[in-house]
Amino acid sequence: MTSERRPGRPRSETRRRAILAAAMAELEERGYADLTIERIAARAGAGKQTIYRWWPSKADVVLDALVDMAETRIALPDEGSLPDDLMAFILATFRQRGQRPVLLGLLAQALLDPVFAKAFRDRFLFRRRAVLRQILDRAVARGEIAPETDPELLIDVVYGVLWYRLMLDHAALDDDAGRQLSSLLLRAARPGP
Amino acid sequence: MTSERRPGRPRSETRRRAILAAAMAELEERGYADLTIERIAARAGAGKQTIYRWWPSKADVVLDALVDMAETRIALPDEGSLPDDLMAFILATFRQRGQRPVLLGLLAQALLDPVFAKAFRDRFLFRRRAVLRQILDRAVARGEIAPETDPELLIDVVYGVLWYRLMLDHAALDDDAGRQLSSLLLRAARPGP
Amino acid sequence: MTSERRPGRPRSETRRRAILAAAMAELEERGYADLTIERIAARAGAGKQTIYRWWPSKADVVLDALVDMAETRIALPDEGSLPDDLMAFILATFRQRGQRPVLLGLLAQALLDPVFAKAFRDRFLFRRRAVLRQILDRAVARGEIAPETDPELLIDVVYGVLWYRLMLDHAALDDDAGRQLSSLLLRAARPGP
Amino acid sequence: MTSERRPGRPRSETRRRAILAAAMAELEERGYADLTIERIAARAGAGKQTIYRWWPSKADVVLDALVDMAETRIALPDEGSLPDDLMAFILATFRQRGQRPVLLGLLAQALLDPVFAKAFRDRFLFRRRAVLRQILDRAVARGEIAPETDPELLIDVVYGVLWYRLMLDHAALDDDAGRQLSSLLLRAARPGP
DNA sequence: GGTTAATCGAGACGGTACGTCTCGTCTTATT
DNA sequence: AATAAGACGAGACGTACCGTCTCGATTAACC
Repeated sequence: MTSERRPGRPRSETRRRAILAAAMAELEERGYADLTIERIAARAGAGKQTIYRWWPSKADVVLDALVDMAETRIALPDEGSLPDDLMAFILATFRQRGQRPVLLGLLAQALLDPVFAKAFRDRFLFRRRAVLRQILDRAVARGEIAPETDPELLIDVVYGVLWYRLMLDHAALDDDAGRQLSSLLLRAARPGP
Repeated sequence: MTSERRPGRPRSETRRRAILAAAMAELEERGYADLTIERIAARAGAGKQTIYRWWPSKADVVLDALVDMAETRIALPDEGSLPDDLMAFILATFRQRGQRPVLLGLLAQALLDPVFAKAFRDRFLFRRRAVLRQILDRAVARGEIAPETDPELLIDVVYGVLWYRLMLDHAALDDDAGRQLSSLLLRAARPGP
Repeated sequence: MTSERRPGRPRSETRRRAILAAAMAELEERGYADLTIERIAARAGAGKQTIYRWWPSKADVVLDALVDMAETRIALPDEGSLPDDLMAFILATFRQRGQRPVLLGLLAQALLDPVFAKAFRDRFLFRRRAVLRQILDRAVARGEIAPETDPELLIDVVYGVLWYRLMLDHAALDDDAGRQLSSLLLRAARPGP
Repeated sequence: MTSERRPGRPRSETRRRAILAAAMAELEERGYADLTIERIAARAGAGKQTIYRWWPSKADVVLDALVDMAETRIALPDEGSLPDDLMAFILATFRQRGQRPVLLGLLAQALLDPVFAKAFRDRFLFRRRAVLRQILDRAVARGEIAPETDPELLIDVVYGVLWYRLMLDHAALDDDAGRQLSSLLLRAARPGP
């Protein structure tokens, strides 16, 4: 029921991984703005066509690489209280080595290209939101947050502040920021008097 | 004391305006992602060198054009209460015709180019923050917000949510959104019991 | 002694013909310059490897197709006199529908690729020369041409003028041309006074 | 009356010559079949666009280089008699160092591309014919050739045999060939008895 | 009738050149 | 000097084919 073999030589998983690895290496060495399909292909020992066959743009290559990594790394923190969970989540999201420039590069690409924007939303941003939603649900269960509060708005607040600081770079994104943000959320969503 | 005249033919203000106008026209017709110096110059009937002489990148041209427009249009709303002020501000910021794609394009550019990022922050984002700060100060004065609240965090929340929704495009940015956001701010920052 | 059977699945004559036919069809539709192995294979419903297994280059495919056709069609004319034979020969050679572009394409290929050039000479050009040689031999027998004349030079003259006009396209290749050319040959090779 | 200055930076004659020289060098080293615009540009230290701006195809570059050379080298021989003139002409045409592969390459290109074919005819082949026509005219004046003979057919014979042997490479193109060819012409065109 | 071995369709793959696009710099004459 | 015009070096783009490769499926002859 699974097989679904297509005729012809099958896609090489080895090549796929080589290309994603090359993309990540280029990204670390030269940054997103200087990333080119040509160099990724050269570094991976691949033909350009092999990249174009499977990915519509270089952003999609990077997104694939990122998702491959993130899939395994994102964990739902469970520290027992909303402030602790939030902080753990924020740090887990943005403290990974070298992620900041990659995330900003992908965001830039999403802003310029609506087609990629959809992929970025569906495959990355929305999955992150799902994790945060679970954290908030648990906070509701614990009574830390009033049940009538709209969790989507709270998620927007958390991610809004995160991305805004990430791109503006005018304020820190550290433990203290996590504490302040979660404290604000608690005050805004605390069960009424 | 005043003149500061240099020798040679002075810069033509006519050309400057023609170039900014051409940039805006291109922007509206083809979008930020397809904007090129070459086309702006052709449309303005200008030489490319004339653009490169005065602006370091195409993003700076667009920023100049945007600031020229925004300078005159952004007004500090004074509706008498924080919710009303916030809504007026949000609408004034993002409801201008065709602004959304331009803003997103500039943001993308800022994410990719740190040099432009600084100009974008200083000449655009921070000025907008200043307006919002005044709104919040008035709310403090009216007793709508507790004086011990950090206004910078609140500003981050408002702008964070605004930009996040702007780029994610998953939720509306309308009157209702303004109402919900200001209500959340009021709850988070209301004077304690 | 005859069979020479190898083990394994034998070559499919059906496929061979399908490929030659596809090549001819492509040739007629798009011309030699736009001919590609890829399209021939697609049109024939064949894998590229099947072509590469049996022919070293696309020119060899075309040559095969041409020889298949020409083998049956070229006939030794016997009109009774050199002028009439020559005209018949010229027309039989170059008047076949759609042959001109194919011949010119193969010639171009031969000029660019020495390996194919040899095949083209041996399998096509020299065979045509042989036909012409017979015509001239008969003219010698009839006394139209002096026996001491070198027939090879005359052949070069006939084919030289033919190909030259074929490629230069500056003068007609019709009955009249045949008449003039044979008249020139007769004058050059007539038995001395 | 001559000036006709266009606005903007004028075309650089230096670059033009560098590109033609690079093309000739590539041609000698690797042959026409392996000639690429990319390598010509690299060797000339030029951008590809600079080549595409002025020449529609690589064949036109080579033709330009050839005409530049030939313009100065082709001389009307005047040896006093048709056989001597013809031989001098033939040798002058085809004995130039390394010309054979270049000529065959251009011919191949002309066979594949009708647009280039016209340029090749007008700028190269027809000019050569003009030289030969002068030689024949002088032979008529001297009484070596009957005045009623069509010189165009004779030209076709000479060039036909030359090109045919050039491409077939089955017979020599040397002094002896020149002698035989001119002797044939004389017999064919001699004043009648 | 199963085994063996080459052929076949399909299409992925590493390469390479194509012709185009835009960048940022330069070289003219003109203002 | 500033300007319009546009040539220039540079280099990435996305496409087209090349010739090779790897699959599963097929087609005979041989045992």
